[in-house]
Amino acid sequence: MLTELTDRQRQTYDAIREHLAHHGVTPKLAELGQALGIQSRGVVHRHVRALVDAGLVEVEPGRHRGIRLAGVVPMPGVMELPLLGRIVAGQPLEAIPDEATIDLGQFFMGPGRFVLRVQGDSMIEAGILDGDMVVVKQVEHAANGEIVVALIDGEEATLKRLRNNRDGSVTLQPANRALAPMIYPASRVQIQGVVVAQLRSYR
Amino acid sequence: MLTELTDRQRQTYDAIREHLAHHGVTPKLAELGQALGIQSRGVVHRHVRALVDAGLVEVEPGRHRGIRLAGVVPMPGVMELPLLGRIVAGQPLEAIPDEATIDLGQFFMGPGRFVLRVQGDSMIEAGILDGDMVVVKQVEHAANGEIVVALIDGEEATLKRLRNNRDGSVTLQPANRALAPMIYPASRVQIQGVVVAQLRSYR
DNA sequence: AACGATAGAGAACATTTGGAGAACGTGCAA
DNA sequence: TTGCACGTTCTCCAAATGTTCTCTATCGTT
Repeated sequence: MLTELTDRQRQTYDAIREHLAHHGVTPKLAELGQALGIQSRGVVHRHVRALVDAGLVEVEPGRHRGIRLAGVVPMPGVMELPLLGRIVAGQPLEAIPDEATIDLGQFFMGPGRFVLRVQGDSMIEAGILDGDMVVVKQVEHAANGEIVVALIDGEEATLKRLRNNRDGSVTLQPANRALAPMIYPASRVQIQGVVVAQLRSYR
Repeated sequence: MLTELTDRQRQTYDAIREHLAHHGVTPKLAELGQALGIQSRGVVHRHVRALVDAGLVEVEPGRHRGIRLAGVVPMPGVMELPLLGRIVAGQPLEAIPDEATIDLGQFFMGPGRFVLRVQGDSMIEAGILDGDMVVVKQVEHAANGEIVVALIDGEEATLKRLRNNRDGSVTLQPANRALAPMIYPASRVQIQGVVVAQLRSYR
């Protein structure tokens, strides 16, 4: 899939992801052009269109900043592991007959998702440790209690639990008793995405 | 097959594969020439054509970077998600340029592995919560400090951190201050596997 | 010495790829 | 609401690239 892209199209794809990593939002065409050294928005648009055709990116037509990362659609059946059962403290393994395998593809993959490596202990009581990966789905609004990636003042990105207060302010609450919740006016907080999954590898 | 090639053709074939391994894409003729010490694109093209006749390589005519390795099915990252960066509390997102995607396959898949759904809070301080999945690799012996699935008296299966004591006994230590460690003679404890990964789905 | 096989340089050409910029309509913020 | 910014489409152009040629050189064999 990546192999049928031209050099410039591949660079465009990388630049979109890099911009998303740095600024928290996908770039506009002029910004993409600046990153790539291209003056013409038309040229950038042609490259983005090629990425859409390749299925790597989605675009909301006409919208400003309308580029979205597309998830690679997994082939069903390829990423399955046997699901043996439920382990209970003090109980033998319990077989689960109806749910014989778990499809990791359905577990994690989807459009507009990306992975972040977590650094720090601010969510440790929610079971998200230093070094864990979180799968984030790009959304602009999240519900109370969801764990979100939030951009504060367009600069600082944090991973916190979200609470929308009645007075219009927003509380970003760490899952760590040593850290205090942060309260901001809604205008200063921009939701970048919600955590849909978490994964950890033991070496 | 390879025996019918001349020295230079064999070197060309190796250079193509090396470029693919190193850069992720097949080389253009000029790049191939540089790797081989050849000035003329025409000469490189002749060598590539010989590889096509030998069935080792395929070419999309006219396309830039049109060389494809024959027999290599381009199944690029069926299970890959973009790995955007590292998120730090209070810091902007930090890009990870060299590690652009995470392959969930390599993360989880492997021989002798299966998945268990965890019930209970006995490992909560190790970031393994009630309802999480753990990927377990079947082994019979584990090292100190590893999280293992252990069978006690052939009946009760538990998920605990392992410690082999000097007197031959085995300590199964929960990651939960409310629960006490359990000490058994080694004869009563059978290791079924070690936890190699953990994953959790929100919603 | 003659010959064929292998290999390289470079010219010439067609096509692909990439870019600039104008023009237009619309989303979006002041 | 209005003005601007932005996405979109278009034409024209230049450079890069693949492709095909011819000419030359080296080496081993007959």
